[in-house]
Amino acid sequence: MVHSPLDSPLSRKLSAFAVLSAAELAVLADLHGRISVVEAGRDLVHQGQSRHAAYILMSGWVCSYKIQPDGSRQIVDIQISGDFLGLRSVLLRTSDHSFEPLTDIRVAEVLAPDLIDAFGRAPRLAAAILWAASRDEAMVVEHLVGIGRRAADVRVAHFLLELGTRLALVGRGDTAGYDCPLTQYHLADALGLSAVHVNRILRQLRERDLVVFRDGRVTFVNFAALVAYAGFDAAYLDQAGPLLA
Amino acid sequence: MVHSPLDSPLSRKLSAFAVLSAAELAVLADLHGRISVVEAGRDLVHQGQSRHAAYILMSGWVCSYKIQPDGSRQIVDIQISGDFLGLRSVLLRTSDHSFEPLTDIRVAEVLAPDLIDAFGRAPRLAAAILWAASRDEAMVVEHLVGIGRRAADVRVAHFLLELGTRLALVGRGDTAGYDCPLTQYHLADALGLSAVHVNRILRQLRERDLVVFRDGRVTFVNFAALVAYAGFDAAYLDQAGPLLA
DNA sequence: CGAAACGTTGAATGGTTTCAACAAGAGTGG
DNA sequence: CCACTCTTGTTGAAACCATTCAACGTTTCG
Repeated sequence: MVHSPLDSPLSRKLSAFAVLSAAELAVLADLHGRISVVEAGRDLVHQGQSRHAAYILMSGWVCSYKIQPDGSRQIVDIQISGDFLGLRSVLLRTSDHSFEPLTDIRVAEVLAPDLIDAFGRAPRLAAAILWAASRDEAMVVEHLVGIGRRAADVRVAHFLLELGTRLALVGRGDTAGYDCPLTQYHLADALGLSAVHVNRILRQLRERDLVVFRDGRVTFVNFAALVAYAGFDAAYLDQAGPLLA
Repeated sequence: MVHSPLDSPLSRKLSAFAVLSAAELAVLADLHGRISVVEAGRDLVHQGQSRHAAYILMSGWVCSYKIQPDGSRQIVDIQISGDFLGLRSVLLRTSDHSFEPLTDIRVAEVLAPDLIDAFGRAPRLAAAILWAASRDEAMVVEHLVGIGRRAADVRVAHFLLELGTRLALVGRGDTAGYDCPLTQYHLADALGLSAVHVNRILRQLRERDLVVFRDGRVTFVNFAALVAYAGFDAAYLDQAGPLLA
């Protein structure tokens, strides 16, 4: 899928918050710097690296993670088309985490000075970007709650539902299921569990006819029952129509 | 402690990022709306509430949390003087969490339209506020990593060190310790543990002559050893001097 | 064909929770 | 003033969830 700068996945996402004018869309297009293609597995940014541009993810899947001193890994978030990468660390002095492309990806670089400049030229665009950042943070918070207070089975179910809902928003999935390049190891690192235990829980969910996670595909066998099982409420994804006229 | 709008805890914090001009400080001062006083225990904002101003915390301690369907609670973050409350949810349609003052507090209301307006009038102030939001999110991420991948004892030690470091930045603590209104139940809800287990871990840390958590006071018995024990690296708090001249 | 990545399952271990009981201090009302 | 309650802290024992270790199957790929 190829997009003109005026119809990038990001501009479509921001339109869910505010209807942007042609001028604002132009500022947004200017923000898209050099385009890079990175293949799956090659790290995009390393923890502790000092130079940090942010990126806009044009296509593909990425996960952002932190490595612990003992070598264990915690995946903080999963990004899909139209999401920002590293927006948080543009203004901080240390990029506090790493990015791993889960598939081959295309990203547009965003330079910090350009971003600050764009804020001056298009304040409503700034608000829209802050909205997107807020939504991302709400997802991290929900993730935190999940790891802190949800039982492992509910946690896995909730995670698969959240991903599905996000993908549905960009036309990449529905209540039947979605294609998903994650491995059980990724799930484990994202959910604070061991890969072995994730495997057992997936079997449970499969045997209860709720979801099947297999061969790069998540299949919702009984969507409604899974939503009930996980206590999933998508409100925090804030996906209603535009808030600003 | 009483502050003029031009020397609020927040403006001091933002100065750590960018030296703000008199005009920018004036815009920031205008942002401080009606001041409220709330006593400890009375919830400030309830989960799911639709109207959401943000607040600037002028004095006191607050925790933000989410309640699960099963009644368990996850504390997402602790706020101290100069921190924003609910900045994230200003732009989202549902306030996704609640705030509980841990002490009597004073807050200044911030209205969403005023915030967007201020972005237009002072882009560098906008960048500074986004920096503060980024730093807050970095703390949530670190918190997520802690719950997902740190052993319970290291998690507790890390949390007490992070709080100490944040307080030291605003002159409320040092390597000897700090006053802390949290109960062991708060620690449990913040760290994804049971209160009973928190109690046992605090005993361990006390018996190893690392920290003492008692009577509203955290005392670092051996600060350096505790930092090593917790693997604590304050880089993510991004507390060096101003980045923007 | 061999290696590497991913998935699967069983058994033993251990970290955490839950349940239960009790102690100490603060605040309340009779 | 003194019982009474509520909150917070403390400790032990049993139960449970999740991890670790270990082994093996499958597929992909060079």
